[in-house]
Amino acid sequence: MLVQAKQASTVTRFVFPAPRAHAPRAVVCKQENSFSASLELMGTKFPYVRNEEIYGQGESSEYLYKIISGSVRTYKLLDDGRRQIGAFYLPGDVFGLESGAEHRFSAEAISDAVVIAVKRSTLNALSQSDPVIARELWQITARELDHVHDLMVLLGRSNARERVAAFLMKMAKDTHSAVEIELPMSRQDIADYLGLTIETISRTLSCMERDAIIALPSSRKILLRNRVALRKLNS
Amino acid sequence: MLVQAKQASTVTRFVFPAPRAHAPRAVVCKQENSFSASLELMGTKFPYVRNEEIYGQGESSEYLYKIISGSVRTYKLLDDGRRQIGAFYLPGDVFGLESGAEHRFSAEAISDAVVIAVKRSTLNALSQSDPVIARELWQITARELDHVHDLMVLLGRSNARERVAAFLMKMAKDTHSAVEIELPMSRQDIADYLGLTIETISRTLSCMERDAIIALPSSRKILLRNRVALRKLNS
DNA sequence: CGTCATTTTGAAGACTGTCAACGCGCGTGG
DNA sequence: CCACGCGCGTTGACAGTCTTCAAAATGACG
Repeated sequence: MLVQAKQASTVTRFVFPAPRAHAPRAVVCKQENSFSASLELMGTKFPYVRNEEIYGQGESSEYLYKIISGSVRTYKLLDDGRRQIGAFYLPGDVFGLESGAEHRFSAEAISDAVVIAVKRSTLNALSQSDPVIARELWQITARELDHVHDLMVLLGRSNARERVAAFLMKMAKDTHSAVEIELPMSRQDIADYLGLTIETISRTLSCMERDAIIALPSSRKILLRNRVALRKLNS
Repeated sequence: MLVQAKQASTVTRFVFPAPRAHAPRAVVCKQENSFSASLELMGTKFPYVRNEEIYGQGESSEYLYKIISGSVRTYKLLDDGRRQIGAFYLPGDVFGLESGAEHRFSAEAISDAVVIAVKRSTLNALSQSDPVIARELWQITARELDHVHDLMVLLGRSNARERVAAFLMKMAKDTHSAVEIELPMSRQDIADYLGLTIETISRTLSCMERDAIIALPSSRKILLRNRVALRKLNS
């Protein structure tokens, strides 16, 4: 089924996306509080190329990650190749915080990305003495839970149109853009996130364009033209 | 296929390891640690009748709950009546811990139930000074996250048979029963949990009974007759 | 024993998946 | 410079799974 397009054939592993990495996009990061900021001081920067694995399902979870640039997907693979993406992470987001000793999801760079990795042992030690740190760690997990709860309703009780609409609204919010969304991920990623197929994603987007709800100037760029209609698809 | 057929022919109907069925198995409750135990001392017991609301979507989340007896469902309602159940909670389980100030789910008693309610303000205060409490609160949230992650894969990437199989395996584990499962919830609850309809639930169960994977002595009681086949439906 | 809720079963239909073909953009190399 | 291949996305036709609508069976309870 899902052919895993592991084009890790891009042999340029570990190449720094140097020139464009910190482009002055003046992006307002979502979770910018003192804790999130201090993570950057505690950790080490690591660059990843497109589709490179950051950690794998089953590996011990030693680090907490914060994205500096690029984007990341976490996912779970079923043994027959089916894939469910748990979340997309954008610059400023924190990921990799799981309860157990092992990762229950894998994480990959969607595009070339730079992340800061902080040792969990360090954080655990800090949280022992500092309730603020402990609370922050908890809050990150709790926000994650909120997100998955929303996705759950989507996957369990929504049709294709509603799922895509919800995805677009969320992306607009996450990228702080009013009308123009730049998608870092492929149609396959969106499909595996929304529990659909690429064909359904493509068809639904085309249909929304015909209905003048969105515009598709290119496959990775989407313009929201009728937010009211989009919101009406959410509940 | 082969396995199912073979087992079917060797099965003696309804024979199960009688001597140890309800033997004093020293039932170990799931979350029975000192923290969970101390919750009972901090809180107050409340009884709820079947289908009574414990809290509602949007209400401020003032309490953390632990189930003494009975069972509870949490769910989200869409405005057109569609319902997604987030989780079922059994005796010993803790629920109601959400990150924000407001509940994003509603909670109801499935059957008559007794729960202990602990003020969140109390817990928050305690966790400020006691890192162990803080960690426990975090762990409860993290376990919740793990569960929802599993459900997410189910809802996004599994067919009806796989969903029902996963549900049965989970219920068997949660109720600490090897072969006989007593369901506290209705078909409608199961359907709204698995993102299906009652008809599909019923049909799938009937089909599994025909395949000698389970037996249905009554609608609320299910016997697991072929765990291998069930497990094969999980991935 | 009758009533009501719940569950099961059946038949038809809708939505999404599957399979296949085509288009598009882009880098490579003749 | 342009043909070609490749990855990705789009579109179409058809099939399959699950839902919907309807009705019969089962079971709990007065």
